[in-house]
Amino acid sequence: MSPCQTYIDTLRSHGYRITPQREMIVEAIAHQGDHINADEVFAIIQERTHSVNIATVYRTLDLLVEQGLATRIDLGEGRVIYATDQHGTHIHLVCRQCGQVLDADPELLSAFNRQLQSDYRFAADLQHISVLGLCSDCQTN
Amino acid sequence: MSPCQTYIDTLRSHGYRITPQREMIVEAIAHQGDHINADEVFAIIQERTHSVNIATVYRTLDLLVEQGLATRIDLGEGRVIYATDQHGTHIHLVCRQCGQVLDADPELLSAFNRQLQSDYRFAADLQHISVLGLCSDCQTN
DNA sequence: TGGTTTGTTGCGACTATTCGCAATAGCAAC
DNA sequence: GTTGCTATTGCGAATAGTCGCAACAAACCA
Repeated sequence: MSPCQTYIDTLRSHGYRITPQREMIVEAIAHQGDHINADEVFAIIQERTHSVNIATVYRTLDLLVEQGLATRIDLGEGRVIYATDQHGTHIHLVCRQCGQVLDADPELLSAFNRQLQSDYRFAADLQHISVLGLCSDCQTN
Repeated sequence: MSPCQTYIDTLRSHGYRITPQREMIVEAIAHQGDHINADEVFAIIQERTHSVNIATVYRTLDLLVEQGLATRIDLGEGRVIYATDQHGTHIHLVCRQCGQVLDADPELLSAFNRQLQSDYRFAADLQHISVLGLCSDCQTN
């Protein structure tokens, strides 16, 4: 079964209605192997039809995140991207200079995560974490 | 010397012109011990005069950050706050449910920071970090 | 297949923030 | 104190994203 179909079925089984708009949005985000932002999803769909509103794209992406089928990653500086749950968890290192996004091993934060829970009783959602800084290229320049 | 005056002098010595608008914005952010957002700065100034534009507030806050006199903290979900450099560094734990912001010891991330530099050659700017999750109250509810 | 319910959509309005541009006003030199 | 240069401002327009609401259409039932 294609991943799209799994998402659609999950939505349906949770009582959500399956509309052509939702199908196209799910398809766009699932076929995109990597991260994607709302505008890119909208652009992909526009190639096929103009009958989907940008507000619907935002609403559907929110729904997918809410249902745990996708992740919203806030890169800071107003940049927000989405990825399906197929896309493994990792830390996003965002270069403040060139905008490049590096992926780092999420294991690096497991000790930090445990301490937040024990010292502050805070359950950190580290799927959503992104770290601003300078990449190696921009450090040398 | 008051902290405001230090900021003003630093700006002047870097060749920036000192306008009444800038003085009022610096005063607002410096007298506010804690974090503050652009709207709150604007509101404080509006109590005194209506002759400062919100665009100027944003521009001046950006300038202060650029000059290293203040920090912009992106809490995610569109929430951005500012603090002067007097406000010590710490990690911001943002509750996804109730919106509360807890401050955590920045030391918790020093090992992580070293590893980012050695493994990925990435110079993380941990002054800007904020972590989304659930506070203890919202976990029990 | 047709009717009913109500979740979803598109639209237009609204938010916060940014941007271009002409007018204004710091500040240095005289 | 005047003058001139140009950084800074206010304004209005543009941007991305959100929201309320009336119209529409999935999904279920007969």
